[in-house]
Amino acid sequence: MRMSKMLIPTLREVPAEAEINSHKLMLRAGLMRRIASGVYAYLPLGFRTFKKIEQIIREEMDRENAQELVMSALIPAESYKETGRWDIFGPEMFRLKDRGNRDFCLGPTHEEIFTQTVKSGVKSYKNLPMTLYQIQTKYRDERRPRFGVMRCREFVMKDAYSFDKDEAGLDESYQAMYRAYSKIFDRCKLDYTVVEADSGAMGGSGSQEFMVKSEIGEAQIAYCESCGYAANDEKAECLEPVFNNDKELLSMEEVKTPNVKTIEQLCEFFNCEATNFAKTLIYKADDVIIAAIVRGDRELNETKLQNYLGCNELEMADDETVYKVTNAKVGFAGPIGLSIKIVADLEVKGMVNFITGANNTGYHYNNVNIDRDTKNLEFVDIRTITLGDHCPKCKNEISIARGIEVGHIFKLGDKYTKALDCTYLDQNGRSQTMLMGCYGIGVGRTMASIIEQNNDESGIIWPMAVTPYQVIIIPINISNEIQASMAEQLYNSLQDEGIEVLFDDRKERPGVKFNDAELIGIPLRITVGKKASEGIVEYKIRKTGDMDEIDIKKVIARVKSDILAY
RNA sequence: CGGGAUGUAGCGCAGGUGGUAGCGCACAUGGUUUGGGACCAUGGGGCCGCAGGUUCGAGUCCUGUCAUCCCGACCA
Repeated sequence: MRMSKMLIPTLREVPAEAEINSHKLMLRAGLMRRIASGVYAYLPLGFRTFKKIEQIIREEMDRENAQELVMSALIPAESYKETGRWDIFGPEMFRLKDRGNRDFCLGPTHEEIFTQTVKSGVKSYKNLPMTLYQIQTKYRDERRPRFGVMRCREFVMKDAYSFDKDEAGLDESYQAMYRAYSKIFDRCKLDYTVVEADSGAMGGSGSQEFMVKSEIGEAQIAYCESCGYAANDEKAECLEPVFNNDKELLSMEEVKTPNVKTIEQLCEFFNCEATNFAKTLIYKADDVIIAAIVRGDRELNETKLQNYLGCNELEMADDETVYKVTNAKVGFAGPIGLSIKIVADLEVKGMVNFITGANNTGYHYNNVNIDRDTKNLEFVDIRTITLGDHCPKCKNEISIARGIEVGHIFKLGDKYTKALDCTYLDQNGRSQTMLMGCYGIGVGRTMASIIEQNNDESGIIWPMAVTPYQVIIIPINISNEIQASMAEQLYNSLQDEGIEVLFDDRKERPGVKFNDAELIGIPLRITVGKKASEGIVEYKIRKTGDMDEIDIKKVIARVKSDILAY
């Protein structure tokens, strides 16, 4: 393609809207533009890469015998009402009405639609297993769209759904998707980790996330260098510590602590560390009020707590409720004398002579000891893993990193098939509920992640597999006839070989062309300059910066071998 | 949804105390240049986010509103 004819609006300066590298580069390299918050258009260069990623996904999905189709994005409410998700999605779902005042939404995810489709099309065990997928636009009215295309409100997702006769079949379908995903992200040259993820209170026997390690990732993951264990922080298990309590138990006392509520204030007041406190949080779990206790410096993990309680909804109780159950204002809750269910973190079991709220506004208890002073505590792992914790598998020190979730595979079990009565007839003619899995990849997010991991001060460094063009030809001086005609010829013959080539035939100075070529990240660059008259061109590799001069006759062979070897 | 910030040319920005809206880049034309974001000359481009208000007069002050970004909360 001739650059003089293309829409590649590169920017010299970084638009104020971007904060992270990939977002800045996508804007600067002219790959995309914002239409609204969390809504983006892909420009020609960006769209080429986008399509290449889609194609990689397609090939690997097809290889595992998944079938591509496309559902509508516009979906009638009934589909979601049957599973209850019309209400569960809440304001995150884009809703609209047709002229007859019927409810519709723009699909945020398609479990219902796929299930209905399979329900009406598949009746016999002979047709199972079956995996269907689509690459399609999704709509979610996120509270906070972020980082450009990383978290947005309109985004393209490859979503796949598997349908199986039984658990063993589901396992196989799930493993097939695991293989496909690994190949997809390998081919995209992403450095990723597969982590165990929480599969929620709603059942489902397994879930893993494909995480691209990055400081800008929104998810926190815990991993073990020695045994390879990796899980996201909602899931990562905290081991029960080994307690060695040889301290003398002091007698409990009530201390007047007016206006001392937060852990920080308490540390100052008592002149001690946050580890000396047990923090008591009051939660509302499906209308039941419960208390949860973690050490003062720890973070409660709501997912773990929710899973333990088996509730559908979990939220912090409001001030009024706290007052009602603890008989004190917020900030003075504690386990002693509470008559509600109390769930304490495993670690709390070993605390001695600690400080906690007295369930009395303005008072705390000091020197509290679990066995002596409290009763009916349930000890469960409910805190979030952190540095200093140990690997639940091999007990070595755990490491913490941030990650971008680019893919998620999930065993749903019968959650949707049961609700929508999606059944098949088995060998004996008996009706059975199908088991389902769902599998997603964010295409735009994958693209941004590739850029996040492959760039330098000059711009993007595309992996060969997803680059918008493989080669760029830069004639130094387009008005020099020798250079112009050599570049033109080279352009034609590379194209004849089926190579994707950009021809910078713009009347720009060399510096501008070089900078643009590096910014947009084309892997191979051929410069036709002074030595054109001797039949020599300059050849540069973006990734390594390696540069040499080669004979024009050898260029095509060199390009071909570099494309393969890149 | 809570906190913070910002809206002035395509992009980046400047415009004390109210008085005819500016700079750099980009763009157009002509010329000189041509191996790392050239130079000279000329030129086009603005509902100063929007709506009210105060004032003889508002980019500037007041009120409201919308949009965008960041932090947090939340999140199949």
